[in-house]
Amino acid sequence: MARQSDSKAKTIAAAAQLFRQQGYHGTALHDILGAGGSPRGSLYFHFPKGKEEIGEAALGFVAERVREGIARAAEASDSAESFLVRVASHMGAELEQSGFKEGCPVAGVAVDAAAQSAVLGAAAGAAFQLWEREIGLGLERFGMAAGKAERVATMVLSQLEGALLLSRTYRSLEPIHRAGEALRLLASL
Amino acid sequence: MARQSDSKAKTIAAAAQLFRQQGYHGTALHDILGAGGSPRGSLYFHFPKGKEEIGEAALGFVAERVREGIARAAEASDSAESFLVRVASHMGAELEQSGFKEGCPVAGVAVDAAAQSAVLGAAAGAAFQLWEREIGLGLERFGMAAGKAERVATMVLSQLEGALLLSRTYRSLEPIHRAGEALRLLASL
Amino acid sequence: MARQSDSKAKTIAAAAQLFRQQGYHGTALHDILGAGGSPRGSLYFHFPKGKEEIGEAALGFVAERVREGIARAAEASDSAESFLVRVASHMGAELEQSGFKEGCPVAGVAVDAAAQSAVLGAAAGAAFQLWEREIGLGLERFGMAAGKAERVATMVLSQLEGALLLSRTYRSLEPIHRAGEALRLLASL
Amino acid sequence: MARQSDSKAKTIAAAAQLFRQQGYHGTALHDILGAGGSPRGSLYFHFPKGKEEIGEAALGFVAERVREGIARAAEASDSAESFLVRVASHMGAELEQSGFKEGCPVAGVAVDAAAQSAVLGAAAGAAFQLWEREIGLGLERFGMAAGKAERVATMVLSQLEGALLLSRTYRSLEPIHRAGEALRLLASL
DNA sequence: ACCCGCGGGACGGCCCGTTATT
DNA sequence: AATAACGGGCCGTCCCGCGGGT
Repeated sequence: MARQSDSKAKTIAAAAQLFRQQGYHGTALHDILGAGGSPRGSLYFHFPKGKEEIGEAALGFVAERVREGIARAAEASDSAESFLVRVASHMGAELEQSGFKEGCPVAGVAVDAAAQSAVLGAAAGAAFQLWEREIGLGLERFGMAAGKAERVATMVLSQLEGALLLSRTYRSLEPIHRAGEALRLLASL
Repeated sequence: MARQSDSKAKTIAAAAQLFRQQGYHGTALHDILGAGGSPRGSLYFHFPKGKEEIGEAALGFVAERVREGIARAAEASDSAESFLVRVASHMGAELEQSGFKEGCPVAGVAVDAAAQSAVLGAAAGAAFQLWEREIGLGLERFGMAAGKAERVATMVLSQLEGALLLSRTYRSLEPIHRAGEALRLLASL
Repeated sequence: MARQSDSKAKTIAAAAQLFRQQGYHGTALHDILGAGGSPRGSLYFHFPKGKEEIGEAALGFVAERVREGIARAAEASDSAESFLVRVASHMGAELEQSGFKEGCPVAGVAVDAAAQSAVLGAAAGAAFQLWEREIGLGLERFGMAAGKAERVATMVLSQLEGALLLSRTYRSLEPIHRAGEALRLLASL
Repeated sequence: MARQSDSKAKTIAAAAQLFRQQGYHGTALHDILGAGGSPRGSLYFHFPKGKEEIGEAALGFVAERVREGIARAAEASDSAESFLVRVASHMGAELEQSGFKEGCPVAGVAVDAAAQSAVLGAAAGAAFQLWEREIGLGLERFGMAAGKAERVATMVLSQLEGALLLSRTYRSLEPIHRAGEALRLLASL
């Protein structure tokens, strides 16, 4: 039992990291297995539907991890502004630490496979919506009206995703820094 | 051979469209060739370096096409606000027309391959910078100071890229519409 | 799928025969698989390093087979002369039976690939040395001093390899017959 | 006129060298063109029958070059023994100079393609026979009877070809040195 | 009359995502 | 839960003509 979930969890974590670096199609099952330490044949025991199911699980895994990060940032902040900036700088730090290789873990699957696979598309959408909701909650926490918070949350997430993409491509934190400025504006709406 | 550029240009255009829908690794050369009407071996003549060179060419192609679109939007507008909104709604229209399949043509390869291939990474970065510059130019045209325009342009592009990603994933224009709101804010900075 | 070695051994044998007829580069993996009755993908399982590994295995396989043939010839003979002639005529018979298509199974890859691939070169060299040693052992068996036997064995193998090449090219056993004469001389050294 | 034959001759010489190093099938037309400095399309002007015709021409070219070498060696020698040893050591020197890459230029084609292509097989056979004849002539020059010289010439060529193959594979001149010993024996027959 | 840029099908080998068997 | 085996398909590039230049 413990062994089982350990191996499965490791595989999911490895997949998430690789999808984030190389996209969904750019990542071979072989690499995931190698990174996760699992033997080759046992994969279809844990994930009977194959790669797509791994992708779905990886999406769910990172979705929750990031959601927690957003929630923690909200708790640790004392204003909408500092909340959003904290989220942005956390993303920037992760990106920089990975040598500008690891962008948004959901984008790597969404861009590659969302248009082809219904289940992957749904999972990616669910992840983004989970984050939107958590951002909206954070905004409400600092006094923003619920309806407005929902709309602003979308803008915030868009800004963050775009800045992450630009920063990764440029291999520079500048877009994320500038996104902080935009976020402050959005927070004061 | 008068029809030199015909086949090559068709291949590049087909590649650009497919990368945009399925990402770089999700697109097989076979599909590009099929869509472009070219046989397999001609490719080696036009693009001796293979798929990577096609990717580079496709990136250059769309970079310029989008840049022109931005420039035209600036010319057709009478304020920074209407300029940016026009760009956003143009993107939204394209996305909707394609059945929410075609997102940003650069993101499709940036996410997949920017971290792996130096030349693809550079080409993607060049495309984004080209657009940033053109947006900045448009902003200056309506009175924004150069230094500020440059910074705001980055935020604008981030917002657009993120909104495009979200809209495509959700299969809904809502994020792009909300991005319009954010853009108005940025324009009035 | 318990029948582990069946398919692999068949593939190796088929490869050895084809390399011998068409050389290393002249033989497509497709042909080897076809001749061995194996499906495409199993190959990557049995030979993770690809064609080179098949070549290596094929070389090892024929090296041992031929070595056994030499040893048997020595046992069946009562003089150095009859030993060497027996080896030569065995080679000639094989060549003739195949319609002058199958020469030395090692030469086919040594000529093609020894200069390019270190592992293939080493395997080919090992095969030749194995045969030299076995020939030398046979010579010692009939009274030749060890040191001389070693030197003469090299000459014998050279003579045999060269005669095989000539006979195959001419499509005539004549060179091998004449080699028999040279071998008798060498045996009486 | 002068331009024409120059380009063609260069191509043939380049092909001969490459076939010698990598075999017939291991050598791509692309490499030959590159080494010969010829443009791609002009190849089928000079060699309408394609690669096979290049192979044939290359075989004819080296056949004559080597024949001349043998004839010169005969002229420069004062005994059958020194003649044969001179030929062997010349071969050894060439092999060593090339870093043990360039073996017999005919063997590279004969092993690969002689069994498949009638014209290549014939050309390879013709080359070997030309050499045999020249060796026989040399032997007669030093007093050997014509009938015997013909038979011994075959043994000599076999010994040389085999030794060359072994030396190249081992990356050591030893087999060629030992062949010299065998050749002395043959000369004194 | 000679030359060659350009384009074209066809495999080449590699390896991918997956399924039987135990 | 894991070994052994499987087709399929990807990317590279190979060997080759067509038709315009010089």
